[in-house]
Amino acid sequence: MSSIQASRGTRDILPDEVSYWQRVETIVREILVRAAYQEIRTPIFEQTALFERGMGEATDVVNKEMYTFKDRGDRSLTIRPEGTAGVARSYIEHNLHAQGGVQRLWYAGAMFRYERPQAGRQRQFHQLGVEVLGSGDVRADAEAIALATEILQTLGLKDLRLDLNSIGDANDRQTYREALVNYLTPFKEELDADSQDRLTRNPLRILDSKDPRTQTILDQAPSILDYLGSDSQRRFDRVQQLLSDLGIACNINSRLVRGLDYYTHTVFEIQSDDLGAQATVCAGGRYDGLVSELGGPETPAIGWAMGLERLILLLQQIQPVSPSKVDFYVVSRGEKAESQALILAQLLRRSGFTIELDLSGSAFGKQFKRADRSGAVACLILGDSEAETKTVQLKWLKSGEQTAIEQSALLETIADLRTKISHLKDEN
RNA sequence: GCGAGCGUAGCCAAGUGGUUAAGGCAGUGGUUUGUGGUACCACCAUCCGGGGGUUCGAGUCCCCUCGUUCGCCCCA
Repeated sequence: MSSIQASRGTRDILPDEVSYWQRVETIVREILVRAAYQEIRTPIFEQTALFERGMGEATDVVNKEMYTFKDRGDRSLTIRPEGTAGVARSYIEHNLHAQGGVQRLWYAGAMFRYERPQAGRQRQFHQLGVEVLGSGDVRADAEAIALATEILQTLGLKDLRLDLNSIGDANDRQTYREALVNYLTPFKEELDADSQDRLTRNPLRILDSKDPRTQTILDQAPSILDYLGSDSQRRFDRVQQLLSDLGIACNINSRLVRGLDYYTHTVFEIQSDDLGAQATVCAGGRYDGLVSELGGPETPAIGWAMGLERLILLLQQIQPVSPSKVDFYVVSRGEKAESQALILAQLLRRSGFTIELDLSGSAFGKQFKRADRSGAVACLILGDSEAETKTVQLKWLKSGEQTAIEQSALLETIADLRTKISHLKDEN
């Protein structure tokens, strides 16, 4: 094949699939608006330093997955690999903190990571995220998590697991880190190769190793939850209590750690068993240190991101596509009739009907075939004789029943039939 | 970045060295040039992701490459 194809790890979302995306977008917008979240749109590319500082220079995303390039002014830019850093940057740059109170923001858009494509993982993918900036209240944690579960539940997704953990503050993590390293060092030779390497580099990440032998060793390892300071512990207890009050079931997973450096205290992940290896649909947590790290004021914050491709993968497993239906399919033949049909179509569209005008110019028989396939409820037919008498034939496709209507009276006659149309539409 | 599998028309798919590349769905045309959904008929891959090689002969074997799938790493 010599023609150009979509780049590796990117793909087209064709009309059949777009209806899923639209459904998600509609539901998301409704739920977030009701919770007083405001949409924010930040640039697709940012200065490379933003992501390096925000996500942590030691993370894999920063080290090997970013699309980084120099522009003509020799600036190092990076196409965003995630959304939080850009939102935090914007929050600082526009002094949104000076507006007082809590900023509840959401975004949705394409993110880019140079990774090996796999089911549920692409180089260009889409995330929906929320960021609550300026509140350290545990209710912010609970509210954010509740919104995520609300969205997933409203979309009809079942069998999702919410894992919750606290990774404490920096001090808690430091003491825990030492304890973990002390415990693991004697077992060093028995750990998988990656974990051995992480023992010095990033020991906390050993906790979510998938290697069974490493997991066995970890069974007896100290738990981060035993190393939380009293403040951290109180926070964690409160979050659990609030979630329980909201009727949200969660599973405490003391081995849950997140990949990006900015997380503190609450971390969580929502997973599905129906996605293969890339099981995480939504993940997030508190990041009280990020805004100050990026040069802003001390700002407590919590947020999460959802992978929309993964979400839609799940949606497709439970629901068939609902093709958008046409109210009237307009069939016409003959120069005069065809131009009248065009005018009538526009007239009807203005009063809110969905109209598909047949443009093929082929025989009536062919046009009716297409009318069927369009899923239209009824046909409007204009031929030479209709053009002469300024009438139009209205034919209900299911019953075959057909009547003639004056073109001038079409709008009011059809308006009366609105309920019949919506009824027939629902039937299919 | 590492390991393994796969790649035949818009979609699904047979084919396992012998040459005209099954079949189904979809599509197009017709039976029916002013009336569809059913039925019947016809058409619809000079070509098997791309390139190179082995062979008298390759979709079928080998190599490279691209893409994809599953897993690792990582992550949403």
